[in-house]
Amino acid sequence: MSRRQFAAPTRSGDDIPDDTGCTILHVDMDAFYASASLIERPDLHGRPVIIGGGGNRSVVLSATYEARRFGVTSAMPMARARRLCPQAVVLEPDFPRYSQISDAIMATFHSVTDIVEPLSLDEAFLDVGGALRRLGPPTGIAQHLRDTIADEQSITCSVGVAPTKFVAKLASSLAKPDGMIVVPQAEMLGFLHQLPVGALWGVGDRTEEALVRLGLRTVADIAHTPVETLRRALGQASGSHLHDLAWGRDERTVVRQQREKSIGADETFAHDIDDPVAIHRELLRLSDRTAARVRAAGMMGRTVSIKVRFADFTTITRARTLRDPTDVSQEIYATARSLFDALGLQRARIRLVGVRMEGLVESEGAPIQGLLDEPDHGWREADRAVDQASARFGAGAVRPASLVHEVRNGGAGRNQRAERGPQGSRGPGPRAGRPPASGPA
DNA sequence: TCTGGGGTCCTTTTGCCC
DNA sequence: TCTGGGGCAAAAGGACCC
Repeated sequence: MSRRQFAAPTRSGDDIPDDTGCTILHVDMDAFYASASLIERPDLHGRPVIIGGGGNRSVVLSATYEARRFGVTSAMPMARARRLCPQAVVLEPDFPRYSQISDAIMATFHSVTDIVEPLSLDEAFLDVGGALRRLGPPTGIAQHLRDTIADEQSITCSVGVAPTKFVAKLASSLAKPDGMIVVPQAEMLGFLHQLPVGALWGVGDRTEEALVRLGLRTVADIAHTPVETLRRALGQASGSHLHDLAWGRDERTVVRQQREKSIGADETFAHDIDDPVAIHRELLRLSDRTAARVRAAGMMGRTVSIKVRFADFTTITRARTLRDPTDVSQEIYATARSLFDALGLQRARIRLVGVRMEGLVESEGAPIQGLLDEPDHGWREADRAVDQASARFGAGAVRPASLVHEVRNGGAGRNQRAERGPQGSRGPGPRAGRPPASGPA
């Protein structure tokens, strides 16, 4: 194995890091989507590869380190990435595959400790405090995880080992790729204070600008600034939080997976559109998709919110809280559409629309209210039939009539992403068991 | 250069009730 | 009857993360 170990800092005089009290691990896969895609394409190893959608408005999801050497970074527009690295091979993302690999990696984490907090498909915090007697010191556990994941998944990862979540996360990012950094308690401040402010978790472009305006460029600068000054510049919560982090104070514990607080879907059009009928159709599709995911999670939501992004990238949101929580596609769509219509837009050019359910509660025990226009065999039963058909024939096997019409006619200029994949791949069928007129009338 | 899609959290504003 | 203020929840916007 060529994986780097114990990259920094170490106890003086030997190569064994002092990991006393470093019970928090942050494990982060290296270029996860790209690495996962290359498992099926070993011929591309060592070459610049970019994972991203084919649409004219897509961005880079992930890139191999060979591509990153040309300046390609994630979230960069694909058009720019292709210009920077024209020889790169571009692959479409394969989310079901990434999910599978992620499940296997999370299972490896759980073989070490049951206190695992996933942050996304490819990274997690682990609290190994309870596993020390059984498995040895934290660095040994971290190395075991790195070896196991490399052997079983052929993907390398980087690990930060520290007394707090925040420092563990910083350490793993500095260890990339394929490395491990241990930050003992005694060396934490020295480690932190040399870093630029942008390294702090929660400091993005805007906050960094605000800090630089105050003349603060390093974490040490923040640490030595009165907390009141930070609060005035960044707000109460952010100011105090950053000051604490700069002194290594981070009381947050590793918490097991939590339930989502919101579920939603949005979509950027391939070209800006101003046709209200096309926008209603998109709201119907997104409401349908969101509702199906809410039901699949065994949840119901009380607040429906929509997002509209205009051609100039300004974005607005509108929300309405219902009397009772719902998971009914039709009710979510009706609310989303009424929120949109209330904007009173006069053919404004729109780039993106989204639908989101908030205020989620477990559907078990949630009050279920009949809808005003509910027929004998209601929307709820119809949704259940749609879910069953989707489970059997694939998502999108059953869809509202207005969307069937749209598929036959080749769509309304949406980004490519939604035109492919499981949706629509089995051909549009009639919406079985669905009450009539579910589309935008 | 021209900006995805999935989320979370924080701040400010607004409206309602007492 | 009108007004003001506190408390609260919802709405809206924005920053941030992967």
